[in-house]
Parts: sequence; C-alpha cells; structure tokens
Amino acid sequence: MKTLSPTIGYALLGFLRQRPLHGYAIHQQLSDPVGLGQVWQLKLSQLYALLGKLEEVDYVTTEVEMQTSRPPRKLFHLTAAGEEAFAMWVRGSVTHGRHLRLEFLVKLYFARQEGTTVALQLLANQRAQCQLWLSAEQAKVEESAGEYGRLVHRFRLGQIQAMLAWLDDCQGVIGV
Amino acid sequence: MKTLSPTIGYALLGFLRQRPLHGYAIHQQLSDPVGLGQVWQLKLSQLYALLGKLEEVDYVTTEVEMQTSRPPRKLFHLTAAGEEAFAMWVRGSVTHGRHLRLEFLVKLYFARQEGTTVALQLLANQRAQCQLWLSAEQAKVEESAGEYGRLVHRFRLGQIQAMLAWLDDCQGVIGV
DNA sequence: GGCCGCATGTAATCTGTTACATGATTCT
DNA sequence: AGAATCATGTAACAGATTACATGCGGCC
Repeated sequence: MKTLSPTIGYALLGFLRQRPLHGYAIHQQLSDPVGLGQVWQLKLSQLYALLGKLEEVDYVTTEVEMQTSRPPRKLFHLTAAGEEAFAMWVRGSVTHGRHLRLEFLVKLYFARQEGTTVALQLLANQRAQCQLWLSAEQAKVEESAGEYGRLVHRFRLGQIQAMLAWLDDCQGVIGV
Repeated sequence: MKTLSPTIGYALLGFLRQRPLHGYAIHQQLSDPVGLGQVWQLKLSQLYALLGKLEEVDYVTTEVEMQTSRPPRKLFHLTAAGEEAFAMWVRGSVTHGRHLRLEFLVKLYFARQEGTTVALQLLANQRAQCQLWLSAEQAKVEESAGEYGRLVHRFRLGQIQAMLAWLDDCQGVIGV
C-alpha cells in the first residue's frame, strides 16, 4: 500500500468529518472569504489532485452519485484510517518556521472546529516546538562570529519571538 | 534572447564582481560557515544549473582554462548586462515576506560587500515595502469579520512588525 | 449567442532537491 | 588500499501552480 507523508493535503480530511462531500463543494467551503480563503487558495484542479492522493492511500473512499440534468458527483467518504491520520495531523506542530504562514494556520482552523481542547493541544505543541527553535538560535548567536552572522541570527530570533507571542495570544483568545 | 526574472540566482553574479571564478571555487565561498553558508546552502549540481541559466541570458560568459594534472576549469566572467542586473537586484526589496528568510539575507550579504551606501539603500527600500505590507494588513484587520480572521491577521502583523524592528536594528548596526 | 455555474479531470511547466556518473590526483 | 579533493555535469523526482479540455443547462 502506498503511503503519504503528512502535508497540508491532510486538511481536506477535515471537511469530510461531518458528512461526505464532493470536490466542487469542498472547494466552495475552502474559498470562504472569512474562513480558510484568507489563508489557503487552491485551484479546483489542484484540489482534485490532492483528493486523488488521499484516495490512493485509502484515507477516503469514493462513491459516484448520479444526478438528473447535472454532471455526476464523486462523493468522498472518510475512512477510519483517514480519521486517525487527520487526528494526528491536526494536533501536531509543524516542523519548520516557514510552515506557520500556511500549514499551521490551516491546522488552527480545523483544530478550532474540533473544539477548544484540540485547539489548545495544537497551540501547546507548537509552542514547545518554537521554544526549541528559540534555544537553538540563542545558542548559535553566542558562537556566531562576524557581524553578518549576528544579523542573521537576530532576524531569526525576532521572527520566532513574534511567533511565540502570537501563540500565547491565541491561547488567551481560545482558552477559558 | 532569453530572459530570466530576478531570483536568488542573481546573487552568484556578486561573486564575479572582483574577478572571474569557476563553479567549484564559487561553491567554496558560498559554503563559508561564517558567511553565506549560514543562510544559503546549495549543492554543487544546483549551482552549476544556476550558472548555466545565467550564461543563457548573457549575464556571464565562459572561458575554459586548462590545467596540468587537474580537470579543466570553466571560468565565468561577468558581462556589462550582468553587472547591471546585479546592481538592480542587490538594491531592490523582495516582493513577499517569505523571501526575507533567504533571498533578502543574501542580498544583505552582498550589499554590505558593495559598501555602506548600497546596504543602506537596500534596507531603506525593504523598509518601505514592509510598511506597505503593514498598512495593508492593518486595513484588513479592521474589515475582517470573525475570530479566525483576526487571529490570522494578528499573526501576519506580528511577523511584519518583527521584520521592521530588525530592519531598523540593521540600519543602526551598518549606518554611521 | 455568449457567459456563468456546475462538475470533473489531464497535461504542461516551473522550481527545488537528491541521486547518480565520471575521472584524475593527493593524502593517510 | 581507500578516502578526500578537485571539477564538471545529467537525470530523476517531488511539489506547487497554471493552462487546457470537456460538456450540459440556465440566465441575460
């Protein structure tokens, strides 16, 4: 059986938690200008490609629904394996700072849907991860010789500190 | 004639400003652990590919230098067009926040080599660009309905503010 | 008649990264 | 003898994005 390393594609499973949907309908929800649309824009063609990959690894199954005077739809159902993969994905921190901009914000969107507990888990995990980055950078600042190296590390420190501040902010907004 | 939109590949032209070099030697300078090596890691094969593209658009010309008991070297010379392209690139701000991490830091490295004036030009340009992003985000925060939207925009604001603070910091370190 | 909405996809392209191929010399 | 250095590249693969292909029905 094929496998698929966790990517942002896993997010699509979140749309199928409540009820099966077809690709076009997922795209409409995705494009909501006050929801995920602000963060994640993807074309229909790209969406279909991602759904195809999720089917290959058996996280979803498909069923064709015929319609009169409309093209047939392909309904995507979440499998047990898919549910588990989603549960892992939505709680786990991202592995690199550059993934906060997109993947983490998408995680947060779905984590909030899953409830306060899950959202707080996600935030705590990511906070721990950011702390690790911070320590690693601080260690490098010490040893880094040269003015350029100091500038580089100060940049990274600033970005990570802003992330941490924001994560704390989120915990305040979401938590009790 | 082929063209090439400004990318980080332009940075390689900066190595050829003083004297012509061959690919292997460029790679050694690039890998300096207290210089660019902290920011930009690229494999030799990737470097040769980039140099090939710069040759296609006539920013560099090549000359083969034979050696006894060593493989022949391909020396890259900077052309007038290449010099101009580099001068534009090294002063110009990056067009997206995610390019600060890599491309902007590389620009800064070469801008400092070009002298204080160029470095300060680069910082000023990027600062103006960041201010635009900030204003745009602040406008969106006003109109954004929904808690999720507010969280998203606060994240982006935080990142941009950290960039601005760092740019100011750099101006202080580099400027008189 | 022409454009928009519904509904699905394939193909091409671009960028970035990794793996592989070659071959002489010098160092341990 | 084996590893590292010098020196160049091609090929393959992964990911994201864009462009293109198809076809019906309803609205203006």
